[in-house]
Amino acid sequence: MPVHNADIAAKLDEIADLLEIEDANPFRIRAYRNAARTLRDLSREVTSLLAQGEDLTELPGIGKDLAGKIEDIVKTGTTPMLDEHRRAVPPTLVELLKIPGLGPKRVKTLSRTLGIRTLKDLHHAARTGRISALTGFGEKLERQILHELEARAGAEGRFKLATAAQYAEALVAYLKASPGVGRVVAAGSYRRARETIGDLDILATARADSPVMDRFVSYDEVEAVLAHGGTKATVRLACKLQVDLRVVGEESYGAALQYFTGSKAHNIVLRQLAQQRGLKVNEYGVFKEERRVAGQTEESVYAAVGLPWIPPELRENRGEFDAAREGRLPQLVQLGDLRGDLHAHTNATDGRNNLTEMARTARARGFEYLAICDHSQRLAMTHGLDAKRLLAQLDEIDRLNETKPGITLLKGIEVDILEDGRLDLPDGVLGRLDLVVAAVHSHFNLSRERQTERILRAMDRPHFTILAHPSGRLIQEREPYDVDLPRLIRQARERQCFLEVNAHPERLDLADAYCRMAKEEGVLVSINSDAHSVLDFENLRFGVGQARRGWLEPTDVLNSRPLSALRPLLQRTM
DNA sequence: GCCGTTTTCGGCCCGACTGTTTTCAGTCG
Repeated sequence: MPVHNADIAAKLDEIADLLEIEDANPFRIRAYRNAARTLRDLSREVTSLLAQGEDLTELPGIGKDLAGKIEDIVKTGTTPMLDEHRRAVPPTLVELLKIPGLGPKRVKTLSRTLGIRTLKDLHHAARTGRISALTGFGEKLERQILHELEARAGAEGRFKLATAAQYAEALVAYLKASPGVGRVVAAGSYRRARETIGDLDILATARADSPVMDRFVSYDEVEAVLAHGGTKATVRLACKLQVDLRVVGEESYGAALQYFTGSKAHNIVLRQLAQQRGLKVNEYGVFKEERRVAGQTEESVYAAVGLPWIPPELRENRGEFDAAREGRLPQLVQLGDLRGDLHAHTNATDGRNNLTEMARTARARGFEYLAICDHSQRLAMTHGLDAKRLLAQLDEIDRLNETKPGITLLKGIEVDILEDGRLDLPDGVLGRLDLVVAAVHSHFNLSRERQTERILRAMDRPHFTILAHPSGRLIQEREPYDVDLPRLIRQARERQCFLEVNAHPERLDLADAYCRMAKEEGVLVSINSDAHSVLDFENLRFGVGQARRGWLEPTDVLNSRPLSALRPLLQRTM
């Protein structure tokens, strides 16, 4: 049974949860949480680090003790300390912590006084009014618990970035129309472009007499008002997205934006840096004693601790502070850097629009080129192209290009990688294309070895250009298939081929950590829309967000190159 | 439990809101 980093991280988080219920030293608890996070963000598997005899204490936040426990977990799936705490505390209590309003103290009280162990126990106790009868609990909390448990049945915990964007943009526009309001911006993980959003943090500047708070809680999509103070309010929208609004004065805008953008781990380090300079950072500004020394802009906040402004997508405490200090922050790729798109479909297969419509829309975006990459024959349900239909499409592309449509259409295919690593069309046909985008669409459940071998073999084919959606995951719907991505990345470097960041909101595949790894290995990444209609080019911004989270600069991105520079790179693979 | 050019002990980010507290604990982000 392979133990992945996420499995180890889950165990460490469980220890932290149990320690919380036991009222342990909060800093000790934080140490477990930090270590869990370090492992989740690691681009290499701990098991392979250990196999190579590397020292885990080199990792940030992992000392001798935690290194030992991690080794235990790798070897046995658990560690004696976890087992001990599971005996001391009913492990099902950990579930209760996830109910808003219930923290370790209340969970402990519920367990001690009412014998509540599980969510089911909790539901029963809430329904029969036994919770509100306890001191320290009230009727309101009991109702909140009941509602949460009942809403939970169908609700998703997190929202995909693109889904959250729809709610966020509408709400921001609505708030901007309030009298006395200055700026309104969505901060939090949304601004950091995380692939999923737990809740939405909106920041506004406003005059003291502005009705923006009241306007917020009376937004017509608000289903429940969870908190409503003078500077902070929390609501739940009908779609179940929780939204916080914080209002600060204009002079605090930068400090508040910095603060509410996070991440938490990033902000902790920033405050430590401030402390070392005798400064205090909070959401109202940077203070020396009682005197505010910065805070109107984010730049001023970072400048106060001697750093340049750090882009939100990097604020995860994954090395951005060192990079900032040493003047080597990346100049991150922007949407406007993309010169074309190397993966789009037409109605020849499962797309909605024809070649001309796709070309026209891409040109209107200012693209210099667009690669038409319809599915291959094996994907029968998409009416995938066989050799004959593909060759017919190539003629059509030639004809369209001859009309000087203001954009160059490149000839491509999204060819299936078959179970044995062969491609779904013969080399003779693939050789006539400008590029070959290859993808796994079947046999997701192969063993890690077989899946990796399968893709490596496909990459060895002479015309292989880009590995599409390399992990195959669908966010919140399908786990990635089990594959050794670091090995694929190294192979791409050897083979001088490329990996895709698929910008489709359900994919965002490669994930950020692997984008960064590709960059470190010198493998170029192509940010592709995988458009199935003219509307889908809009998704490219989410792909760019993911690439930025992976520290990618324009030079790291294949399709930031003009056509003249792109062609030789494509030909290398053909 | 981690960490260190103020180092091996003593710190570790900080404030708002809620409910039930009659002066503040618990939770959250």
